[in-house]
Amino acid sequence: MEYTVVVRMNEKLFLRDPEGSELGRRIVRQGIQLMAEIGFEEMTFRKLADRIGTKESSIYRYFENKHRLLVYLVAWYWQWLEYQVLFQTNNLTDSREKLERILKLLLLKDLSQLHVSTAVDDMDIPALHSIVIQEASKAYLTHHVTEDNREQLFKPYKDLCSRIAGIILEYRPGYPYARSRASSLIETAHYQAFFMQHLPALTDFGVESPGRIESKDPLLTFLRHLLFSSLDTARF
Amino acid sequence: MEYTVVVRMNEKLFLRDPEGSELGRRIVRQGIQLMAEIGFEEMTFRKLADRIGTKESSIYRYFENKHRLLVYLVAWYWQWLEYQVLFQTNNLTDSREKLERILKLLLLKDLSQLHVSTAVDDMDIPALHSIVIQEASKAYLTHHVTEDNREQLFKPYKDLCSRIAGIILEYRPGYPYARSRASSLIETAHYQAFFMQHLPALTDFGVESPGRIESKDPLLTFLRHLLFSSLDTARF
DNA sequence: GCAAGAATGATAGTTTTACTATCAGTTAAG
DNA sequence: CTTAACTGATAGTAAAACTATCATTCTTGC
Repeated sequence: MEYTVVVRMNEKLFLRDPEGSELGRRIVRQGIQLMAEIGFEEMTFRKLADRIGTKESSIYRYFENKHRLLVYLVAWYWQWLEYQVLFQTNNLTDSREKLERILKLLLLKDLSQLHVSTAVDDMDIPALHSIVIQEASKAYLTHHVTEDNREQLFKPYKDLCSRIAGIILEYRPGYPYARSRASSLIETAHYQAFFMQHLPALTDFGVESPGRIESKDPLLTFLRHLLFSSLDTARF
Repeated sequence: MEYTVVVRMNEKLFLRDPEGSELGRRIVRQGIQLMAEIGFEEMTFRKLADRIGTKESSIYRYFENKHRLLVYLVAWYWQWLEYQVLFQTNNLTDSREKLERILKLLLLKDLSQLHVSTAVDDMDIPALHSIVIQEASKAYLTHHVTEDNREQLFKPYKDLCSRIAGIILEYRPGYPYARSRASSLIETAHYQAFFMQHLPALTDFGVESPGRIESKDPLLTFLRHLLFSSLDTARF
């Protein structure tokens, strides 16, 4: 039985499929660790090679450059997330409940409930999530977005948005901003998480610490409020 | 009569005040043009120096590095924008109208109504705006946010958020997410503008072209909807 | 008007990144 | 067991990201 449906990646995302060899898998796995640790700009293929015990040139055989590795990692995450959304909402009839699940998934809550693919590919999902929060926008905020887009590099993100937009329309048929609502939901979830951690003055929530009693997960509450207030508002 | 109140910048943002010399001003003005043209990652101090007709080393006397120049430009923009918000909402009594003005300012609508500081400092505001859309998040999405934040580099952004949050609270006293609402409003305005231009599949609006009749400025309409639906929703 | 000090220009250098090329050795597949 | 694919090892280039030095020019205070 195969569970690797998730990881069928677009060929344009790499030079040689990293999932097709031991070295490739280590590049991806250790790449995630290293990028999560020191950040995108501080990371170099040399450092990654040293960490893995290989050479720069070997990494270049898999990925054209560091930016493409980033694009690959976030694309992987979006595909994984879309799969989780699909899996976790499939059995639900209530579309509000579906949206609730999506909110939790965006914040990576209830990891225990997640589908096996995490374990199967042994990708470090929480590390990937923190990369997505800190670095994902650098994947598209470039001068060459248009060409990258033409190569379908952002398809997984678009697919995820489409799926969420579909569920939004299920909840509120005729809502005229389903796609924008979906993309802004995703983005808001991520940079509010970033602000909460690093620039709390830009939010109304302190850093989450286990000891804090008050509202548990105020970010989730905020996102829920934002989403449903816009969807439950007067008809269009 | 001095109108330069806006441009009193934090000393930590530069090594030598660029507004204090002709060369400094050219570094900033031409820096804006170059960064808007080729993007942050493609820009180098060498290219900027060549364009200005000076030397790399001279630019380094003003800014520690390229990232600090970006932070400076973005900070300048936030300060300018906060001033515009202050100026344009000062005479208004209706707080809803204030928020409407803020929405337009975020999208740089009605440039004609803007206050003189634009002309006085002859900064290319539309170019700066496009830099803010494409590059601003790179100012804080780094591994050294915390140190940069400690040096108050993001104070202008925080101040702008605070001001908007204040107006939100004026409109809806007791709203518990004023700061997050303000920061997410700003961010949403910018990346939806980016998506609209470069990744339209992530939005519900096509690229704006003068010939298009339909809903004029759907992004403004969307932002207005998002903002007021959240503020006009049931009490907290 | 001139001397002291600040800013700039010109030149040159270092280290690191980003990438390419080559070839020998090792592994895997038919 | 042979051929093709992959990896390792070494080497190299071009450009980026700085730093240093010193002569020159430009101010500004006296």
